[in-house]
Amino acid sequence: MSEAEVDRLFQAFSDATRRDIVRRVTVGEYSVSGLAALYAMSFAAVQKHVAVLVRASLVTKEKRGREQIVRGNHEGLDKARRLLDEYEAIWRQRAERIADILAEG
Amino acid sequence: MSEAEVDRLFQAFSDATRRDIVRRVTVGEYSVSGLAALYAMSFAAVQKHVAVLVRASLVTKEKRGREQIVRGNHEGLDKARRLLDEYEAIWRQRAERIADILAEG
DNA sequence: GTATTCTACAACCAAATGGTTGTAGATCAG
DNA sequence: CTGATCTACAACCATTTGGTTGTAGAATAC
Repeated sequence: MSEAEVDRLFQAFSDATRRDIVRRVTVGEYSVSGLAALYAMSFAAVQKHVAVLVRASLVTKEKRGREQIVRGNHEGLDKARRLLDEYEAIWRQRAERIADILAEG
Repeated sequence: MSEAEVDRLFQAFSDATRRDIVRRVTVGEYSVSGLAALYAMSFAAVQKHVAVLVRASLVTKEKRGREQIVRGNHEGLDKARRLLDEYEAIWRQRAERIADILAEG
């Protein structure tokens, strides 16, 4: 996973609206306009948030009739999960090591 | 943990230089100029990156003589760890549920 | 057919980002 | 005291971000 990919991932998560979109589309199916109806902002603004999530490989868009269905991207979400798990593990180790050092003194 | 805090956390992690700074200062001690020497950018630029990490509660700065020592902020890092762990858990659940749904069909 | 709905995309705007240089204050070394 | 070092901060710049409105094309409804 390249540094640029990681950049895009964290950047995509750095907005509450986008985090909410990810939560919703990993459970159910939403069209872009279906999502747009949920937030106090324009359709175009939501469209842009979805585009950011697509670029970060967290969601996919699939055309169905005149609608565009947004779904969680399993592969991307799993990559994200593994990345966060890795970070979590590294920091847990470090926290333990620091605790040990403090215990020595 | 407020949405704004989560925003700042992910935003802080969305830059490779900042992720590297966090890695380093959770292990050892670095002055701001010590960090600045590591990257192909100006001292002021690194100063700004450190400021972003301070705002996100991931590192602290402590004055020692004429230097400013940057260290990992245990509390902030632990909050981040727990947050990522939570996300990781949610997504693992969802991945399992999706797998079940696919298995049914 | 016409009207409506859903989407895409451009243009625009204000604010934030990520970088720069330059100036000035503190601290330390000699 | 003088000079070097470390830091802070302001000013500036280009680009990105997060939002807006408006226009136009495709698909559906009637």
